[in-house]
Amino acid sequence: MKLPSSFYLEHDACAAGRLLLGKVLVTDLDGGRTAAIISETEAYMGVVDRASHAFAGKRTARNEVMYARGGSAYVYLCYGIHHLFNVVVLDAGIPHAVLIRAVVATEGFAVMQQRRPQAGTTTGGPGTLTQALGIRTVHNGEDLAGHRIWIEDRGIFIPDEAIIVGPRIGVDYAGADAHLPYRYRIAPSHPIKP
DNA sequence: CGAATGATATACT
DNA sequence: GTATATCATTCGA
Repeated sequence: MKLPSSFYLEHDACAAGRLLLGKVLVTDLDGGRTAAIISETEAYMGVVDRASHAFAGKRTARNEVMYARGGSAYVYLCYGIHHLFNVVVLDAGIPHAVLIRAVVATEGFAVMQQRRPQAGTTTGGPGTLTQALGIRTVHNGEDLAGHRIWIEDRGIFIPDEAIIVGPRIGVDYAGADAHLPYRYRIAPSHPIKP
């Protein structure tokens, strides 16, 4: 069920971004257990990617986790308000990461409601899904092989034709790299079995 | 469309 | 050490 560490070591950010669609992100944090199907991801392809925090090998206290071994969680605060959750892939020293941009909640609705009382809609973006799942910057560097945050394969298969590929969102500062087809999402018409 | 909101990176003294 | 610009966004008008 739980993805093996080899999954994170053997795929680069693009491959992992594609393969993580349909997988289930589970958290067991304060307040209870929640789970959600990953429905949208973005790949950040390391030192050659202008949109990545690790472009040109840049290394700071914030992005240090990107250089950790695949299977680590990279969580950081964006716009002073939102916590964004990434999955680090490939070996230590190679800063590839996959941003989880949207999920479909499957378990722990009561807990999610409690965490986001004002939730008009469901988890529509990268900043709100972390709130629903209870992920905060405290969890930066968390090992996905542990028992607080992990990803499971529950046999949900997403065929290639159900995947919409497009440019990443909110990375205009990256120049030409902003147009790269590194965003993956499950077509809204594609059924997701519970 | 634009304010909110605060850590972080970067460029200074 | 201090100052300032910048965000991998969201929500409400």
